[in-house]
Amino acid sequence: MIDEAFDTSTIDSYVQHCLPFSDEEMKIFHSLLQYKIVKKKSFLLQQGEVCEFEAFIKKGCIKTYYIDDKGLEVILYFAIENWWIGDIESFVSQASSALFIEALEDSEIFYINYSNKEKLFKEVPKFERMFRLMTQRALSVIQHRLIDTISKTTDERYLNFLKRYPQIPQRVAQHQIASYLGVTPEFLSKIRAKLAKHDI
Amino acid sequence: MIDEAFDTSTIDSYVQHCLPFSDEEMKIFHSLLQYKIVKKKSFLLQQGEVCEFEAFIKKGCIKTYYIDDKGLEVILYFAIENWWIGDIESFVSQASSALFIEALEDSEIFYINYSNKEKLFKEVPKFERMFRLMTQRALSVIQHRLIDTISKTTDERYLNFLKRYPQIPQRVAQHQIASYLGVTPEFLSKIRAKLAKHDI
DNA sequence: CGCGACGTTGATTTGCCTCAACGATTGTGG
DNA sequence: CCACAATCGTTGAGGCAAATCAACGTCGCG
Repeated sequence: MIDEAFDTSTIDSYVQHCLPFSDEEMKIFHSLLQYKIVKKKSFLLQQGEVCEFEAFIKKGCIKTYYIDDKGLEVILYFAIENWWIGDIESFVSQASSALFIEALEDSEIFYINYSNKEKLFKEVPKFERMFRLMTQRALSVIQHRLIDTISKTTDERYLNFLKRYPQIPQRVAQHQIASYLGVTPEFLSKIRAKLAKHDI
Repeated sequence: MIDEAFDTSTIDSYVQHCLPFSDEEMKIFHSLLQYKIVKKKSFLLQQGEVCEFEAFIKKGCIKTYYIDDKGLEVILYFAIENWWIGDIESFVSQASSALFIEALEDSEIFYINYSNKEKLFKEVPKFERMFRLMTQRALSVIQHRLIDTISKTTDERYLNFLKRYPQIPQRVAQHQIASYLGVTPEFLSKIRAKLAKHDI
């Protein structure tokens, strides 16, 4: 579905870095991919919808969040170039999602829908392996995150966040980072003031 | 590696429920599995070791935990019959683990090591799919857990835990559940007292 | 039997939230 | 392109959730 004109170099190098594929196999992959431009503040997914895609960010910045019992936005993930996004829970069960996925900048994505993903696995089984490896990596990352959330102080989590994702703070507002860390914007501000007093 | 004498019915029905396999395929699977009896309080994995297995619990109860900065045990998972355990992060990267995996009861497990898992994928690629599906499910579960940990009160998380895993509290000590919930044993005790006052 | 592990309860402290107010920055409609 | 509104980050006062520390009764086990 991808026109020859599209530049697939970012996703190609991502995929090839996971697992080597032949030109023929990549051609099949491309034929099952779709491309979309997503304007800032527009949604890839809204609560209640079924997540029909797994998307790779070619360009831009996108957040995944939910609305908690008090009506507050809680950010689960930021994603930028070369990250995959989607709600796997909704995607695999084809049930309605609890999440919102919204562009923070004008973005460009490649995405694959459920039936095309299955087609891909049927035609090139090696992709089953690639997605297994990707899912494993995602699981490792989120397990780490859970451990940090349970055991680390907010100070530590904030500093870890800065170290691990140095590009993000340059691109998203501070209160969004607070939301990601699970604290109020006021509290993050106070932490920053404290850290600044003691030299970053 | 599994002797004919071993009863593989539990793991067989787990696997078949994920994805249908032929007798021939199951035979290959069995040949790459190993079996072990794990005494209460003995370790399947200790911090600093490389996790060489993914294990299916045939019988028993096992906990996965880490030791936090203050030297306290924090339980990440309980696992009982028909659950898989291991430290994927360590397993896939073959790097040393931060986790302990320890039997809470005398247990019996089937396990597969790294090279046998690769052999399995090579001989029966369909297992690649099964493990992808398993990993996806694990990812969904832990994402849900992260959301709860961030957004729910301890009361709610405790009640959710009781509802979702009613067998666990009968088998593990209360302070271990407190550890799993990320609170002190004293605090969980106070929550229970409060809930009891207002009729469970 | 006696010791250690467990669960409970109370007093105090601390981390983080809530609410409120205030400049600074951003963005938008006229 | 300006003016005004909205959003954002900061700061302070007060409150609540959960940790810490300590003491005590109970139970299981060597």
